[in-house]
Amino acid sequence: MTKKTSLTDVAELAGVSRTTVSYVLNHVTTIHISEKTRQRVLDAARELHYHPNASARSLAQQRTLTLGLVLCTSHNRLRTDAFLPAVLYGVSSITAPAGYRMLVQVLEEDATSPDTYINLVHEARIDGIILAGVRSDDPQLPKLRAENFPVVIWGQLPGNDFPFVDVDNVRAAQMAVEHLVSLGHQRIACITNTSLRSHESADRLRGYQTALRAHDLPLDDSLVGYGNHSAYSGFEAMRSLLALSERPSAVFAASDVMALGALRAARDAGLRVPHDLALVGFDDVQFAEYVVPSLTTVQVPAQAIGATAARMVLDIIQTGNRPAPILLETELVIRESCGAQL
Amino acid sequence: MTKKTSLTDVAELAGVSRTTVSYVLNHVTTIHISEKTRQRVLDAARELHYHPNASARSLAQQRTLTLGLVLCTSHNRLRTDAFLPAVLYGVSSITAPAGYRMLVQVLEEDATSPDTYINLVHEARIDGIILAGVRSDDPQLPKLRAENFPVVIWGQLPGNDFPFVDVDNVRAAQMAVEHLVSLGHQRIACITNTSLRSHESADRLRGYQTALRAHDLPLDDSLVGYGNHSAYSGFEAMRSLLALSERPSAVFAASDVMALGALRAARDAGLRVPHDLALVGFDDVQFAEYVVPSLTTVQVPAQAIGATAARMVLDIIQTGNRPAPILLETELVIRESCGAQL
DNA sequence: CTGAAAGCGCTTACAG
DNA sequence: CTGAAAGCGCTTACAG
Repeated sequence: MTKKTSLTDVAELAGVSRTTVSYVLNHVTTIHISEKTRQRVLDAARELHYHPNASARSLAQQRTLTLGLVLCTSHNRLRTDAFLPAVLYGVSSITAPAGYRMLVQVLEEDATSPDTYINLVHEARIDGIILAGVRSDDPQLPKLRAENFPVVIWGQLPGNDFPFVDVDNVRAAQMAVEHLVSLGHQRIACITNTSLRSHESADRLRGYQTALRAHDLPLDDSLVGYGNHSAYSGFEAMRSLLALSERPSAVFAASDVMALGALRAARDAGLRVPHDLALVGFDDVQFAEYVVPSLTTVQVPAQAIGATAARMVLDIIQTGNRPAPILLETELVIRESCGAQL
Repeated sequence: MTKKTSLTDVAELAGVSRTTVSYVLNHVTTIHISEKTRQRVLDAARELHYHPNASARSLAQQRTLTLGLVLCTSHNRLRTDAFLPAVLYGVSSITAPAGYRMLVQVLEEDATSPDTYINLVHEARIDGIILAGVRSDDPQLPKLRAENFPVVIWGQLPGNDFPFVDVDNVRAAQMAVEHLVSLGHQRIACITNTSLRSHESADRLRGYQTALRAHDLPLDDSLVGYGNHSAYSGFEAMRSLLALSERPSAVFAASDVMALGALRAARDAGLRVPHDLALVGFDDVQFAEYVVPSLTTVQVPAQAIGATAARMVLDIIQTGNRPAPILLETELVIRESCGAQL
């Protein structure tokens, strides 16, 4: 690799001091520089294809113009996470125009490695961080708080006061289940996750229970199946539910991916959805609209989650204020699998 | 934020010079340091929670321990890219243990912004780069080559000699189509992409044509539909194919996502897959196994693509040698949609 | 085996 | 309006 050109080279070519070059290239407005000098500097920089060294700049300015995006997840989940790309895009759509780079770190759920995200902070690699799927008992969290580092969490963490962005999982799940109730179902099952990941799964389960209670329907533990986010786990959970002596007439799955597996299981059991069994999912990932029958599901604004989280960290970085948490709206998308269109 | 502790603080507490601290913490082996001194330094570092500043280190060492992952894609495609998370995981699974960070940059296909990936290089933010989906006429490519910067491309780019990792799209598509031929189909359609993105789409189309030719089947332009990676485009393409006076008896879709849309269109037209129409996809994304009928498809090793690309760049960085291109194996996964199991 | 010193490439008060 | 100089926090020949 050829030697990079530096500020000094530009200064020499333009016949000015390095200070002046720095001022010109950084558009410093507190100081007036003659138009002629300015042009000389710009021309020299262009001629030499000058690009300031990011490390040197970060060191001097004490900021990196880089944001960390930390994904706490199991690799099995990550590999098939239909939700992630949209979130990634959302983050990127905000950071890029703002001049920030995005450092992505994958953190396996069971990782015991000491080299986790807190090092990004301690090594001053990033100016702010977005945490997805952290558990509330993560030992690094208190440190972040103690250092008053700009952080936004995707998901809700009871017991601490970090700014977060999320959807109201309880309420969304409740509405999905109430939709099934409104269609006349009395025996409604739920397939949710056992994941320790944030409180998403627990909240969706709670929403399900709240809906039943609100309509004086009995809560029956045997009607709750547990999965692990995979389609296969949805498949298995559905099989168990269908094996019950008194099987449910409707099922609320806490993710579309599990609903997909559940759909398969219903078909394999010879049941027609929605005629013999109603099904509602959660997330509204792409395939939900196209599978047969198309999935009635709760639409979660993935891109907006990413964009909002990014906006919030940038806000903290720039103003120093902690923004209020944001709950984004969800919407129940009625399609074929619930039977409302029959 | 409290002031970070620096090398100097550690040196003072341990009662040694900064040089010694640096040697100890970097495990420099060319120089022997007394065990006693070593311990004093390590203790001091631990006591002060010392973490070396990444920018300072990068500046001094002239390397960042960071890899760039550049995704050239349309945002519509990115948002629903079921393939990406596995690739991301693949990259991360190699870089993380090697001590490298991953900087992800999304590059919209139609972006005219000057601030594209070449700046990552010029600003010395990264030590190597993985490019996904670059077009061979990308104007930044020659610069990368001229600067002899470590780069690996995911996908093949005729007309330049960068190291790359890919699958043999022509061959894989050919085998998929030959499978349909072997089932007795004579009138086989193809749904592919118009994307300018690398040569993936063109290659899959070529594989389709090669298969037909190899079996003396006529090539019929009206049997080729073009999509844009979205499920909806697959849906539309299939509708057009079904509207032909002489409709195909089998369809090869160049991606599972488009196959999903195609499946829907077939159902809406009252056709049963595979009884009335055989269908084969490409990619083997998660839902392929669960939709009804499950998709016969070409399995592409997404995680291995990411991991291999990462290994290749690290190799270039560490040895300076340009590795040979790597073509990963694909496999035709026979499921229900092709009718082989009837 | 250890330390003083130069250097990495920038920014930014401060003096003029 | 411009420049000499200190500083950001490391690494690394070099001298002892």
